[in-house]
Amino acid sequence: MRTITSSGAENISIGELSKHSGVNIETIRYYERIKMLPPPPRTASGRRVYGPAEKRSLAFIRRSRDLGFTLEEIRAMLALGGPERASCADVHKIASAHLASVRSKLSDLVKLETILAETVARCSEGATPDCPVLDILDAGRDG
Amino acid sequence: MRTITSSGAENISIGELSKHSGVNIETIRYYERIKMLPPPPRTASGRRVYGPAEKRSLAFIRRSRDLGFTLEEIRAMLALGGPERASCADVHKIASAHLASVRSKLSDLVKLETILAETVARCSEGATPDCPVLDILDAGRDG
DNA sequence: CTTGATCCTGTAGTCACTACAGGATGTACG
DNA sequence: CGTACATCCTGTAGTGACTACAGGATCAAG
Repeated sequence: MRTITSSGAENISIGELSKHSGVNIETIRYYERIKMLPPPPRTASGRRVYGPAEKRSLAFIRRSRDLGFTLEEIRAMLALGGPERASCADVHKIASAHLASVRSKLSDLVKLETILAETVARCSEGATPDCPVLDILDAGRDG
Repeated sequence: MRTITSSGAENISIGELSKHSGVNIETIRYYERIKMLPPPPRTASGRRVYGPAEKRSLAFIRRSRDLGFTLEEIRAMLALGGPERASCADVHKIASAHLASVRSKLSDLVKLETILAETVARCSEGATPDCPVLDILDAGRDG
C-alpha cells in the first residue's frame, strides 16, 4: 500500500504541501499558529495531513500575498468566502481599496525609476570626479 | 540671546529635526542606535543638538529610504560618500543594482494592477451571485 | 511655581516571516 | 534487525525598519 507522493495526491504531508504551493514549511506552520489556516488532522504520530481543501486555502493565501494583500485583508476575504460566500460587495470593497493603494505605489515607483535611471546614467562609472548619485540624493529633498 | 527655533537654524533639537525632515523622532533615535547617524553633541542636560551636517545626513537617508534603498545600502553609500567621496563606480554599482530591482518590482506591480482592476471591475458590487475575486484568487495559481 | 511641552532611556510590540535547537518519527538499504 | 538519513515536531529567537509606551527629567511660559 504505497502512499502516492507525487503532486495531485489526496492527502499530503506538510513538505509536499510546501513544494506544491511554494510556501515555506515554517510559513505554513506559522499560518496555522496565527490562525490563517485551520489546524489540519494529524497522523497517530502527530504529523500534519493536508487534503485538497487545505491546498486550496493555502493557494488562495499565497496568491493574495503575491498580489500584495496583507494577512489581515486575506483573513477578511477568507471569512467572507468561507461559510457563506455571500457578500461579493465586501470583497469588492477590500479589493478596490487595495487597488487604489497599488496604483499609488505604482506611480511612486515610476517616478523613482525615472530618477534612478537618470542618475545612474549620468554617473558613468567613475569618469566624473564627483558622484551625481550622492549629490542628487543629497540635494533632492525639495526638488 | 534667543536661539532661533524656525527652520534654517544652525543648531536644532531632535523635535525640530524631525519636523524639518519628516522623520519620526523615535526613528531618528533608532538611526543613532543602529549607527546610521553619528551620536550628536548634547546640551548640559543631555539633549541632542543637531547642526547642518546632521540635517544633510538625515535628509540623505530619508531620501534614499523613499527611493527604496535598504538601510544597509544607504550605509554603504554613506561610507563611500563620507571621508573620501572618491569611488563613484561603487555608488553606481549599488544604484544600478537597485534600479534593476525597482524595474522588476515595477513590472510585477503593473501586472498586478491589471489583474486587480479587471477583477474589481467584473465584480460589480454584489450583482453577481458568486464573487469573481474569490474565484480568481482561488484558481489563479497557474494562470 | 505650576503647567504642559519636549526630551531622555529602555523595553517591548508590529508584520510577515525565517532560522535554529533539540528531539521524535518514517523510510530505505544491507 | 540495525542504522543511516530525511522529514517532521515544538518552541524560541532573530530579521528589517520602524513604532509605541512607561517612567522619568528638563525646559519655557505665564
